[in-house]
Amino acid sequence: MAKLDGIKEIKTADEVFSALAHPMRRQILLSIHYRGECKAGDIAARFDCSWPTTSRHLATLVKSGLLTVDKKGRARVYRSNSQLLSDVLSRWATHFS
Amino acid sequence: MAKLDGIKEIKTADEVFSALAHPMRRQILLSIHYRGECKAGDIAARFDCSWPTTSRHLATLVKSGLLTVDKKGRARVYRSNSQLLSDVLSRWATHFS
DNA sequence: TTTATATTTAGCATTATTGCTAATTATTAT
DNA sequence: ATAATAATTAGCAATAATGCTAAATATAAA
Repeated sequence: MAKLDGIKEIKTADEVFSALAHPMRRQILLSIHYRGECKAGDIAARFDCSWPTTSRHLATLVKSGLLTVDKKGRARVYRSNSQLLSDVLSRWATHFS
Repeated sequence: MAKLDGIKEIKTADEVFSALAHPMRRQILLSIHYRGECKAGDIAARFDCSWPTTSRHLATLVKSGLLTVDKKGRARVYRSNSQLLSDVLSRWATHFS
């Protein structure tokens, strides 16, 4: 089981760090974290690019696990998964103690 | 001055997270950190891709600040800059406390 | 049921990243 | 000076990422 955990961990790190590699995604993540929860439109309105582009960044963040989504009526509500980010960052930080 | 620091910080975060986005670069970084210091050839020998490819990953890591290089004869010695990584990771971790 | 709203998906062009082999540079050894 | 070693740079093809507009989906309001 330890081995499978390791593989999963590597996959997670890969998606998390890849998600964090784009400046707009980092901003989106911070924005949602500080605002608590956000509808896609709130985010789209805050950024200087098309809504579909924002939408794809959101999807990337969800796939990485850094965001979660909930359908609420015709809106989609995004929340940040701070736990995952903390876990991944702290694991890497301790490697480099 | 605070504003310029902010811009520099954003640029740093961007290069650091981009550098961390590739699995081989993360492995290289860990490997160099644990081995203390490494010649390019040591790294190239440890990985399953061509030396030029490794060389470019090393250059990316150096550009991000996560590695430093020193010429020593015809070898180049790489060391990890753990401080920078810790700084960037902990700054992000605290945002998501 | 028609219309408006919120959001995503499709499809496409542009740019960036990756990885390779061949060529080049720099240094040491003969 | 020549040859060998360590490593990078150049150049190219393949893949992936980004951003756009137009089209589609799903829900809510009239």
